[in-house]
Amino acid sequence: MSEKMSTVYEPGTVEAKWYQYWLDNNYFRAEVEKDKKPFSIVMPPPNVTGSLHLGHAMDNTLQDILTRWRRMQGYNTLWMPGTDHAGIATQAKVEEQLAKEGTNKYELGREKFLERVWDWKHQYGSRITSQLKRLGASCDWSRERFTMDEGCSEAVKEVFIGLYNKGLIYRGNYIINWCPKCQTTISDIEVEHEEKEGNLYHLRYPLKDGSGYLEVATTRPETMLGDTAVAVHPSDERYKDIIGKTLILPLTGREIPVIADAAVEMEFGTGAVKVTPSHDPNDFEMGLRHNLAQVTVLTKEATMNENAGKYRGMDRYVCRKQIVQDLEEAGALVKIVEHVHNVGECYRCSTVVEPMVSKQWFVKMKPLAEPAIQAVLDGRIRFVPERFTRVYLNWLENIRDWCISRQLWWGHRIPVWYCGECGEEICAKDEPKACPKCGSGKLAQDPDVLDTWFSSGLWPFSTMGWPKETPELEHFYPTSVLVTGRDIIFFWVARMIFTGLEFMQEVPFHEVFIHGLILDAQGRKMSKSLGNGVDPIEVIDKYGADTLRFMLVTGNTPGNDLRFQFDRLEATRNFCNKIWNASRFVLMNLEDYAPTGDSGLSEQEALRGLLLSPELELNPADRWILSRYNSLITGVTAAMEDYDLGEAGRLLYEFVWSEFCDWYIELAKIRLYAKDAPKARHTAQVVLHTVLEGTLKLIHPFMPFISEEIYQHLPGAAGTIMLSAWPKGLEELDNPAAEQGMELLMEVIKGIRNIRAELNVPPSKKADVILAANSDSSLAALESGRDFVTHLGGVADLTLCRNLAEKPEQAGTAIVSGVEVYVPLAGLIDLGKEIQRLEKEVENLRKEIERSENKLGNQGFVAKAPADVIAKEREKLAGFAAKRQALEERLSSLRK
RNA sequence: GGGUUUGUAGCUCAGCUGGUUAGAGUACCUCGUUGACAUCGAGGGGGUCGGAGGUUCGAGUCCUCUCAAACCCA
Repeated sequence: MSEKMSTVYEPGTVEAKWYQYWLDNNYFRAEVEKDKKPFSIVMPPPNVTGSLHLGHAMDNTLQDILTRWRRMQGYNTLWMPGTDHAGIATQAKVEEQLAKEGTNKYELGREKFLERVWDWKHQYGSRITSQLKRLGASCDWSRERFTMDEGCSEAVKEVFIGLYNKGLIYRGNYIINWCPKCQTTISDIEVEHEEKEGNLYHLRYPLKDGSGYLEVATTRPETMLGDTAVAVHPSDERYKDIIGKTLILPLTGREIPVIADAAVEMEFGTGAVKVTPSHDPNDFEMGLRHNLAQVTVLTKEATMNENAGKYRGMDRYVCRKQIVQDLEEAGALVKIVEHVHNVGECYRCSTVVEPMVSKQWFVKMKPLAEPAIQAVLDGRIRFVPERFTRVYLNWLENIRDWCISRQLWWGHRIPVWYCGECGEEICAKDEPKACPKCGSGKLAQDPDVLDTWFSSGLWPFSTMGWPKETPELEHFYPTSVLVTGRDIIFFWVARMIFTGLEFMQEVPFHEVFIHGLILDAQGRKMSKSLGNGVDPIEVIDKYGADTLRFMLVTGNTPGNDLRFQFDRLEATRNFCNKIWNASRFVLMNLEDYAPTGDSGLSEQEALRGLLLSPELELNPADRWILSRYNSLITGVTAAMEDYDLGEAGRLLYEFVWSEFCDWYIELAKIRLYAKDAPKARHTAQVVLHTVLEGTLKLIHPFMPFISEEIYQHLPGAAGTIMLSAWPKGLEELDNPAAEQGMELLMEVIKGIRNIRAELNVPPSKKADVILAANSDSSLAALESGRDFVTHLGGVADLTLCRNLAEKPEQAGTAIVSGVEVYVPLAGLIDLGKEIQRLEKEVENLRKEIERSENKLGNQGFVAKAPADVIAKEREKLAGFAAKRQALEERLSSLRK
């Protein structure tokens, strides 16, 4: 099999195959198994309209890693997938389509329009889920949900009615955010604030009694037509005497009062502000406090309405210009000052949002926020990283009521009917036959639909069958962890928490794992308008899903943003290739090998057998790699438990490349290629096989495809790697002595290589080497690794000794960990160069010794530092000093 | 205005509870096609950790101030 493996890993040929294999075998399916510990995640539902972007790719990779890992650990694992109906976005897509056909939704009518949207959903709605499959997502597709499917819709109605009956949903005239382009309200958090250069217009409003003027400052002069007061701060000395007087509103002649309100910022502008309760949230509040009239001057298209007099029909910005001009002519314009201010824009279309008074549905937030705050404060829900707790709490502590009605057609229709006769408001699941109050049959349902987030807020339980009491709810709720981007804490996380607490009486998840955003190579957000987005599917086509996955979860720390760089992608691709080739090497050398022991052995028994079996003879390299492997298992598992997946990935990378490939495989070759030592060869095979197989399992959650592909080639492999048991390791494998011994050998080999390279000994030319150890234990270690040094150092004849009486004259020298390394190079060596090389090293040592001596000479250090730190420092110094002395002796003999 | 994050080799990032001769990848220089891999191997140069002050025997790692950038909230 292994010769058939290409020398380069080709993800394209294996990914589809294994994904289909997993699906065909139902490996992602999560049956409720009551006796097993559950692990569950609900996927943040992507928009049906959308296509996969890198943010999704990262988010879902993280979830998949956790899911695959826990599944391997034996948990009853559910990863619940689904999509979101995305009210505005989806409706906009279909409207676009209609526009192309030369028609629009009004011509079509509500019912026909909705049919079109469903058609659209059925046709294109599976794009994003099929893209997730390319990524390797191991969610239970048989349970896939949609926020508008029957069950979820049922849940939405249930929740609406529940909150309504508790008085937590109400309808009222309040200031809301209106998007003139989307033609709907949006909630406060759907407004994005953008700093823009604008003007501050200073206007002069005359006092009715003719005693003078009051100067007000505004950034939006056109709204003056809707002014119903001017406000000053009650303790503002400047305006003390004017409070209560009447002003004449320029251009209209309307009379408005001067009021005092503590919300006015005295330092801003002139300290006097015009109050437009219908078109500004703060003014609205102020209006309520002072019983001011509300004069709406804008239409839903953001043009001026009938209250704007002669400006009626003008666009808001055209009107602004005109008003300024008219005010100037009327002598009411004092000055225009350049001014940077925040402008609210619609998060969907970036149109400047218009605050307006409108009759809408709201969720009363205070009573719901309270338990949601409590759940986090008392630790029932934990944010990872912890700092996001404050973001969450801050928002909920200052929460305002949530406007949930949207003037759209696509979405969950508000389950409220109004009686055409008596005006009664009826909240019910299904259309009532008659008005319960007057008996009239003239009932009309509220035309609006609910905010999309209203339904996604129920996701953790609506997807599991709520309001029915299902085994899934019983077993998998609360879910284990929620994985999502930090940009969505308010929109989604907070809302799931309060609905979960309200309707399930329990938190929806125990942990919230927040990750950062993906930025482009220059550190900018990826956006359509910048055109700097990267399509994950193209990346997968080119580099493979495993590469993309691994790249997305390594190279940064939890919660921080990640710059997407093609350099890193290539580096990761090379890592895949490294895994591939290392495995290819192992497999090529395993062809005459059958795994020993019976397959019924537990991992621990097998590992113990490896240490004790009389058929094997472990050498220092084996003991070393097994010890390293064991700490790899511990390290990776611990990092995963901390959600530090980047660290886990880093450990794997390091181990595979720098330990297994760079050293162990090279060392194993000696025995594999030896003709006459079958036992040694077999031992190397067993260790290679054991370590490779275990490492592949550890890699699998990160790189599911390549690990499965290789696993299937392993001798004795049964079933799928994704259902194999997560390695636990064995304490007895830990072997500090072996690690120390190998470290010395590696140092020595590096020393030899260094001498050879610096003195230009070609790699093809073998050189003699003399090693002089300064201790018996070092000598023993060298002795046991004689072959290693010979093979990896390119050594012809190796001499080992305890103390070298006669130092070779013409030789390159190194001192590593007390071992003197000589590479005699009679005639070949450039003495001047060697002297230079050694002098440089002596100079380095001089600095180190100076530093160390200063430290140890410091009274405070010796008196206060812990004993082991001092001992370590002394040891270090002794090592440096010995090394320097040896090098200096060497130098003086060379200089002779 | 409040808050969070970031500032470590040319570039992208690690560096946990303070004690490492400050690490990795990438880029760069030198050498190399020995039977896993040139998407490779060996060797090398390169930073004093944004700035200032402080705590401490000892700070990249803690504190204060400061500069710069990004983001969130108001």
